[in-house]
Amino acid sequence: MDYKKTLNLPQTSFPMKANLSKREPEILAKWDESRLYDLLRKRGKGRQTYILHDGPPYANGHIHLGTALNKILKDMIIKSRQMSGLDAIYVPGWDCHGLPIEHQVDKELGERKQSMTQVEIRRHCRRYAERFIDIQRQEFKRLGVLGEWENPYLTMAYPYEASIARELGRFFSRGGVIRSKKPIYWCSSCQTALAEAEVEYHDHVSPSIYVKFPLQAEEQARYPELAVKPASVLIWTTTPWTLPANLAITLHPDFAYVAVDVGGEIWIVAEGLLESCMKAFAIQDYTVVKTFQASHLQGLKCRHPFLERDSVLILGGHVTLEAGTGCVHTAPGHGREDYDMALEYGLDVYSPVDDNGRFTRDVDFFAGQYVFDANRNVTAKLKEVGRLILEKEISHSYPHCWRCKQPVIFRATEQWFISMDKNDLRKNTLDWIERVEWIPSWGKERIRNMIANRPDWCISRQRSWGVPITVFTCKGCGELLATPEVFDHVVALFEKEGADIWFELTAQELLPPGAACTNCGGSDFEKEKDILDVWFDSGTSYAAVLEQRPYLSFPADMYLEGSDQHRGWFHSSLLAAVGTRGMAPYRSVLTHGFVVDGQGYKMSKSLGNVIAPGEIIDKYGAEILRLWVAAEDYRDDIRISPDILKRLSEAYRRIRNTTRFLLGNLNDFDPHRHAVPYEQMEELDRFALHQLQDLVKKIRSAYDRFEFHRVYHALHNYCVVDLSAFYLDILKDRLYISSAASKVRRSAQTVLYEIVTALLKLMAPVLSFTAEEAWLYLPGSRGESVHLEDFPEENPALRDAELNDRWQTILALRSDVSRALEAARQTKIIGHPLDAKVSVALPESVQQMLNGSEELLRSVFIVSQVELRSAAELSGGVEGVEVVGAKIEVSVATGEKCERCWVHSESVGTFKEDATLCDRCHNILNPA
RNA sequence: GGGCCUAUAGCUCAGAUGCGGUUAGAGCGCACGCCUGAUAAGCGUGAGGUCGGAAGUUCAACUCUUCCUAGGCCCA
Repeated sequence: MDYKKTLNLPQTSFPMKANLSKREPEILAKWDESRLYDLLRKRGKGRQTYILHDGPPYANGHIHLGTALNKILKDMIIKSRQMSGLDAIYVPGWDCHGLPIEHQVDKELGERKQSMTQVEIRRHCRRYAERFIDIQRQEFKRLGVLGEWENPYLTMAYPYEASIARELGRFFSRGGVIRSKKPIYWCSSCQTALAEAEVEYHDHVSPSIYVKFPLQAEEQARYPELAVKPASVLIWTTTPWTLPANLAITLHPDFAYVAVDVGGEIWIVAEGLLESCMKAFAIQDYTVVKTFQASHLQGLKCRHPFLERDSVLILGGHVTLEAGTGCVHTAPGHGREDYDMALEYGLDVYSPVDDNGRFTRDVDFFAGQYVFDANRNVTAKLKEVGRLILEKEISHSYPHCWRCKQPVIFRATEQWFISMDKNDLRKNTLDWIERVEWIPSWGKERIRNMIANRPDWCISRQRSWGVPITVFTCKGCGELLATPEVFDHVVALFEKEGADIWFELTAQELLPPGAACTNCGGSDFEKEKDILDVWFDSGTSYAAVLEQRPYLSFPADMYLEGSDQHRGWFHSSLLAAVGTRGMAPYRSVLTHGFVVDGQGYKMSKSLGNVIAPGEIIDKYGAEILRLWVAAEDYRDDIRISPDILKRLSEAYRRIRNTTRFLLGNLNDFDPHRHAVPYEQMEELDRFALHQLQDLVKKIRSAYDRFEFHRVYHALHNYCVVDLSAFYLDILKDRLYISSAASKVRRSAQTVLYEIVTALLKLMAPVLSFTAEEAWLYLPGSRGESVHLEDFPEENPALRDAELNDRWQTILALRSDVSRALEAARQTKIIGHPLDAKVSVALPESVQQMLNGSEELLRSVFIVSQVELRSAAELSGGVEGVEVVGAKIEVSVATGEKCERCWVHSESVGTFKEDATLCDRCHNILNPA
């Protein structure tokens, strides 16, 4: 007879092979169809809300692993918060304006752009953004991220654009916006401002000149060593045309500077560059007459080499010893660092160059000259006045316009700034930083340093694709018109027509009727041409989204982005909210690191180590990507490699298979009819429930603290160690052999049902697809989606400390026994553990605890016979390691192997009708 | 160059309430073996770490300090 047919073997149609890349889309379709996100909102109704406000990705290009990571993290937080009893709302968003899109559109339009109006260009930009929003939306949804995808927020939506202008109005009305000059890249042939990204570097031949700035006589007199001869500070520059705008010379605060007597005069250079300079000048005879610390020179005044003006010595860390003299010519209107120095020292941002790249009228000698032509004239002038030491040419990398390929210049123009000091913005922001929870905590330090040191926020951009700075200037007197009434009027227009209206209508048409200049009463106005920095767009999302949608609220519970956003969205949002609302827009900020390759290097095309999310989804499924996000500790950089993915997919299989085994053994189980009450369960089953409480506690606390890698490890470890290698392995005997409806089997099934239900709920935020798939195979009644469930609660009634103690001992003994069995296997005494009889001698304390539990131990060790003996009765045996003092001897089990349960027993052969069965199996098959 | 951060077995992570104390742990992977009634599954045993490197503080440091190296983000 084939006794296998009399066993209760696991049975389930839940497939072992996940086939994720095929199955996931089906699950997604089901979620779409059932409108799962709406159901979640319905479920959350009346609960406390949890608002994770989405930082908008830029609507350009496909998603990459970084954006995937970010969205999956958000999804795991939202799902776990929802399942923890909150109403976790998620409104995704997109950042739509800005240069990169305009740049792409520029490329697509090519020459056609020249003949197009700003409004037409903007239309193209809008269409471009829409296209990628659709693409990215699909890609994000494919990851299993649930949210309000049909109604996301877009920074280019009309109401959003209106909101941006409204927020800007708030800054203006409080006097927080100021106008001042700042140098930008300028292409004089295109007559346009260029952004960093629009500048290309090519080799360019420039003059290279060394120039003397004579020290003022009275300053020189302070140093007797210098007083004897004319003394000069030497500078080196490759842009002679910027010399008319020179206002200072920058020295490095830590460098030593020397005064050298070169015969007729004394020159001052950095000590570290003295030799190379003298070599360049071909001067062999020179003597150092004095060495200065840079700080001693600070504040000294030089004469401009050819203008009636001073040039002051200042200190700046950007000075290097790579080339030149260590004394850096500083023209605040023509260089980034020069400008920073001007801010620090209160120098004028002087930039006497017009849109065509020509010197303005107030430049002596060179007025009207094109700056690149002026180079040689400036040099000639220097030679004429005897200030030129050396003139050469140099080929170096120099910024060029990406469009016309001409060299560009740095030129200061009028820009709008949000002042860090008006209304105590800096101070208030620093105060609010203290009141936000930063996860990890070092985020606070990072953003605090940035806010403490940042200059005023330049919100002007000379571009097309964005929201205009909606202010006017009186043509009559130049007075600014930026009153709340004017803003309100424009905001109302934006609500209806979008920001495009600004470019379609004239200033007069954009103004409320009767608008007049507050200064001269004039009514003729010019509208501002600059558009807003896109960081202002996204930075005010709390106003456009949290405050506008009735089901959301300000401030958000959390903002969650990569660590680069300390300078980006966290930063701009904080400044904007503190500046207009007097408080931070978020209660907590969570940051994650960046995706790097297996060696910790960043992903780059040149290194060839880039992995696209799509590749992983196709090969393994989005679920593995999600598991990856969970498994890695995101506070640090996040590594990914083929090896890591392979390892994760193996771990996934293990979790899936364990789930499958659980379901398979619940095949004939109906929780409502068959569940066994706790008090009537086998003690092993009660112990398993105790262990389950540990798991619930561990995982829930990990979710609470956003430590998903702990969730992953706990989940995996539980499946492998507690279930597969222990509980389930032991249970097989009881589940398979006992009669189907027996209490001992139902006891086990009751617990298996508890376990698998809890397991699926606990894994749902991470393994969203698999949990959902398996959920449908659960016996009994259940909700329509695992995501609509709440996490299991840790139940103290299912804990039993005493039982736990006892089983910790049994576990320890079991470990010693398997070591003994392994030894016996090596020496070919046994093969399968059921071939064995285990004789155990226990130390006194344990002996008492386990006395009479032979049958229990037999099942736990999965052997055929167990006998407890005194040490003296054992001839040989293995010493216990886990249970010190224990001794374990393995021998061949007595009796024959039962054909049905495979346990060796002396009762086999004693039954006529079941000659190959043991008494247990005989009784099961022949119930009384 | 500056700010912030990271560096524990091949991989992913633990190393008690942020201020040190017995032979540094887990899972995976690997090796070897068992099983063939979770089977493109399951079980067991075992080998793997001078805790990035070097100084220092201390009776005592993976845990504190400094420097260095490598890597990441931001800025210059």
